[in-house]
Amino acid sequence: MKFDYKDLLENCIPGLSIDCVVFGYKDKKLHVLLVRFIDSHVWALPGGFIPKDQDMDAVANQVLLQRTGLKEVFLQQSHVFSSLNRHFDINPRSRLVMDTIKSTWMEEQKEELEAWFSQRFISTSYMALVDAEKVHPQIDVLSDACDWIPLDELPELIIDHSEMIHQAHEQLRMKIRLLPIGKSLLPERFTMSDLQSLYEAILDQKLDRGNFQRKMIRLGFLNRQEKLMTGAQNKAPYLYSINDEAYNELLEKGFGFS
Amino acid sequence: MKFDYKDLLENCIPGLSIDCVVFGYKDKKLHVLLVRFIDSHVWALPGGFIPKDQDMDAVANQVLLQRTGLKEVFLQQSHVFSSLNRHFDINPRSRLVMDTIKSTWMEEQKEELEAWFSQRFISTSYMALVDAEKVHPQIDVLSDACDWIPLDELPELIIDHSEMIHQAHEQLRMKIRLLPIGKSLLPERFTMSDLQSLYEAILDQKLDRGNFQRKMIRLGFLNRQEKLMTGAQNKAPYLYSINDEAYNELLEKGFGFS
DNA sequence: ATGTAATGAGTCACATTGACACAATAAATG
DNA sequence: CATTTATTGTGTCAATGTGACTCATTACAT
Repeated sequence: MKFDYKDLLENCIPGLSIDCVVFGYKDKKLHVLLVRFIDSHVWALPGGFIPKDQDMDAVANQVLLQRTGLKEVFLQQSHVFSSLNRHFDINPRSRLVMDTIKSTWMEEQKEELEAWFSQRFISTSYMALVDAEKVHPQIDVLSDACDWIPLDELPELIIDHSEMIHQAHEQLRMKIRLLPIGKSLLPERFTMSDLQSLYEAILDQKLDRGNFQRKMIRLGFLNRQEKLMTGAQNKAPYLYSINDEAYNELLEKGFGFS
Repeated sequence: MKFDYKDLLENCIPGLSIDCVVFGYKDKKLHVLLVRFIDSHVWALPGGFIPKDQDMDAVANQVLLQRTGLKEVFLQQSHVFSSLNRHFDINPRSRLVMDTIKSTWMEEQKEELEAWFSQRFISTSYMALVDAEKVHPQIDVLSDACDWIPLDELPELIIDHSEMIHQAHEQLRMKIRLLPIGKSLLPERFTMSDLQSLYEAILDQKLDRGNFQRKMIRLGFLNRQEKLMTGAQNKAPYLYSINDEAYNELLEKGFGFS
């Protein structure tokens, strides 16, 4: 199928893009939202180009909205990737993707688009934390899949996208030691072991159950709710929700987690 | 005076720049390296444009080398600023700077340069930490001053450069709580109260002398050297230097400072 | 009624922290 | 040379936080 790339050619800044590392928490594991290009079946981070009349945060928010349907989530800039080999001609995998994209070009825009896509792309990665349950991943015209992939089962990705993911994960790991980042990754109400599993998934280390509980309770940003009856043959855990006021206060002053 | 902007027009990416927030430590205060434009006398961060054949880290390193003479210092990406009003026509101050720049244009490049400079610039800020004693600030053709300015005496800066500084300072404050960042800001040998004053300058809070000393010693990255005889009427303090091996180990695993 | 599995809470030794106190010492003073 | 002054190195102590445990509780299965 052919598309009209008029908007891209006229209104977007050439050589610049953003990519979103969207973290979600599912099945006791950290996941990343990835898209798969049609035909080539190569996986990549969801991304976008920068219209001349938008700032990059707005673009990132829009990409996130398109792919997840979510607004107003934790989303922040992570890192700019500008290495000289950031272009589609770098290896067979990205050339495959390029072929896919080329197949959608109309004859009369071919030359311009060729110029547009052949240069190095400087891309800013964004890190987002979302509640995986609330997301219904959306494909688009260039992708035939958009799915949550566990961090430890990442496929080969295009260009430096796996580096982007690792960098964002590292950043998340640093941040969670000073701030209770967890909020945006969890549903409204969750159990203490949900919270602990999340921390373990992010930090990639086991934590002591009792001590974790004590520490989180003492930080004072949790409201204890009713118990959760799962039907399992064990004591029912309490559900907790986040006391936004206390949570935001902690966000401001930090606390130190180790 | 007129300059040939051929290199800029042909080899640099339009609409992209970097700016360096160079922190130095002097007279018990954190300082930032600023440049002052000729004629307009408006202050700004030292910055540069991105040649098509260089990545941004290389450019930042080069700007730092030009302005300070230093290589291989602590230098890392801080944040991308892409707001829609990042152009020279935003206020009287930046228009003044633009006039200065325009006065150096040759007639035959005027049109092209006009296009180049009239668009929004997306700029990535870099944070550098250097030993202020080792730096001999360098002016260039567009600047008639390049000086260390204390963080609490910043002049009005161009566009959003003061926001860049505050953002980098905040980032530094977070980092120093997990990592012994101090190294690159201090000379080879320093006293404990030098180190403490540096931390106090960065964190903007008083720390207890005895506890600070104990904590730093226990972290184990300091080598105690001979005493420093200042000639002052007090007990001579020991000099310390950094044990690079232990220091780098700490950098990798972090430690938590509060 | 009894067993099972996971949870909430408690204990205890130990390390770290914050707020002090106090002795040591390089130079100035008389 | 004894004394004073300013600053430094080290020590103490109570309060708090941490890691590694134990133990009673409880929702459900048998």
